[in-house]
Amino acid sequence: MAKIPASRTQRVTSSDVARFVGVSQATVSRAFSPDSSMTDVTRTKILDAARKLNYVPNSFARSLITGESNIVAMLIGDLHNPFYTAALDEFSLRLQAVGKQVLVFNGADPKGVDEAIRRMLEYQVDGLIITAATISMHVTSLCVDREIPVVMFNRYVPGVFINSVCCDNVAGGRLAANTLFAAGASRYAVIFGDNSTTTNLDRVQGFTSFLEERGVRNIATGSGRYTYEGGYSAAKKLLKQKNAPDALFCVNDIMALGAIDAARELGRSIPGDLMIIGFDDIIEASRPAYQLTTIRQPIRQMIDEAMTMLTRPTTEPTSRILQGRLIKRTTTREG
Amino acid sequence: MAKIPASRTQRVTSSDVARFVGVSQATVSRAFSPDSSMTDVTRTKILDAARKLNYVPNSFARSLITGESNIVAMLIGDLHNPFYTAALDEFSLRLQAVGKQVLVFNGADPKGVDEAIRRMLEYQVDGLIITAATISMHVTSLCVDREIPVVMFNRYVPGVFINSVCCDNVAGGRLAANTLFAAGASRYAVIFGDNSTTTNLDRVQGFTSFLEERGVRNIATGSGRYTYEGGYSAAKKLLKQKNAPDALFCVNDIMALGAIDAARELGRSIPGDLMIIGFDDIIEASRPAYQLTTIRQPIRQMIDEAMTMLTRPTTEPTSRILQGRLIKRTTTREG
DNA sequence: CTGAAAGCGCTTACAG
DNA sequence: CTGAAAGCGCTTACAG
Repeated sequence: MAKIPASRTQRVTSSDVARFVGVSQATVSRAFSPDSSMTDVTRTKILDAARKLNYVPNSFARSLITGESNIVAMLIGDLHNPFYTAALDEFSLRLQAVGKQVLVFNGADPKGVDEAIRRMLEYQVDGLIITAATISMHVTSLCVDREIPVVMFNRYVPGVFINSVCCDNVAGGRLAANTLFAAGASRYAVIFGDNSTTTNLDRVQGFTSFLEERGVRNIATGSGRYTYEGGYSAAKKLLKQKNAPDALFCVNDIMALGAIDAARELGRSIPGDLMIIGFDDIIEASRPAYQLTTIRQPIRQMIDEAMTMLTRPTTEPTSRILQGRLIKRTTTREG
Repeated sequence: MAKIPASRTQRVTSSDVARFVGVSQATVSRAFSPDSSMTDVTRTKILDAARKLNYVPNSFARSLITGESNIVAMLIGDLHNPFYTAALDEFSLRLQAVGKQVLVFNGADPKGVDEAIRRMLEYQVDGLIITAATISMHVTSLCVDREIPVVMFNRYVPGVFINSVCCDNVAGGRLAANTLFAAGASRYAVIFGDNSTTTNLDRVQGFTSFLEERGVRNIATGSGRYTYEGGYSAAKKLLKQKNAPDALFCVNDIMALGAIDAARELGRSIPGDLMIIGFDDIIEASRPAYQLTTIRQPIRQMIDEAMTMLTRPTTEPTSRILQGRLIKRTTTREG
């Protein structure tokens, strides 16, 4: 027999309410389901009693039957990057509007992504948003078997058959290159994040291919690990070399902010001595302290797309690629 | 009879695994519980089969019996304030380390706090972290009845009998005032966040009482709504008046960053023309672009305290107040 | 409109 | 160590 745990002695159930009102447990259950028909009188009586007894339906018992948990998992790689916290803000608001909540999985956990996904599955999540790292074939099949919609947000994994919504990173990289090139830059550098993600690779590839097509060679690179601090120290290193770059592309904005601060500390004038361009258009990029020129990701639209992937009846996985656009501010010159 | 929803046709259960291996369903269940004793051979056979069949235990079914959901709810007021996203990062990491996940409730939801808490209760959360707004007596009693630990993080509600962990905001406000006073400021201003929270009120009260005790009158005030933009425009307004302040206390750092940018746009030199001091010590405050002098909240310790309140057996609600400390950077002068 | 009953997928005494 | 069985708190056909 199941032991009633000491810590839950006071749990009040639908049967308690039923007894109190003098109806069946099933009727109490119906009172909490807006579309089942019942006398207004009965419903009111039940709802009043529920309030009086502090009754709240147990959503897990419901999930067991309906198969819906109203929980969407979100695996977040870096909660210190405003791009992702902005996404979390927007996702949680929209999901709450339709009665769902987001369960956070912190990608910084050493136990890793696959373990996280296994845990998500235990929670019977209705959907899964992945903004971190990559995902293995095996784990994908776990989700597909259960027909749980998974969407990769701001990344995709080549060869893995799964929903994804991204900005056109190659085109964005080219746009960044074009902006710098048109302004007459001559010594280029790029600070990348993490060479294992397609997002990073595509942006860098777009950037360098545009320049190489125009005869530019020797593009310097530095690793910024997708963080402010990483961008800061990569920029310092790059700028202290002889023949320091006069044009710098940072694969995301948070690294670009670090690079700006590094350049200023070194006494470089921006955009005079050095132009800097980022990617994302996080809110901080637009603030007076930075005024960063950047490639804006259409985050609102990206989330729209992700939401429909999350909620539509299971169909073939699709991959949406949206166009970013150049936001000119003061860290680049005119062409 | 319960309908098996079309969207979950593939769900594999412990009975499926049991049939596959040739043991009882109970044995499969035990195989997933590390402390129940069983033959290594059997356990291995079951775990292998589970992997092969893509079986993952249903945590809701478990919760129904154990009364533990391994979910902790966190109500977050402002995901754009790095102080709270840093807290989320830290909480989620520590909770994951003990097998729990955080379920986010976005306080920006127009449906309000009480509705959010009702939803949390439906999810049978094991605990509840509140970093937003206030909480009503009624809702408190809902939690107390269920013996669910609630902790108010960085706030408290007077007269509500509930756990809370805060920085000593009055002392912090006094420390801020002292820093400015000792440096010889003469015209003071404070930008507050939201006058309905004790956190805000206490900081302002500490600040003004320190100064009033020293004969300072006419402290100017402006409302910054706890945001960068609010701090920015409040500072603009304050600084454009005749007899503009030469010392500004912002009740949190994010508003102070806005104030710094506003002052710079107006051509004020910091700390020469204007000293600025914040509260929190968010990571951005330490960056070269700002170098904000601030009162650091001992966030690590605060989270330690919150974690023990969340996990200990139900005891009397306690209230912990930790001391902040002054972090001198370049937005204030020496005394 | 409402009740009695089955069943969602587990855990856990109780026997053996 | 393992199985049979009860039961966690609900939802939902099925009758009436």
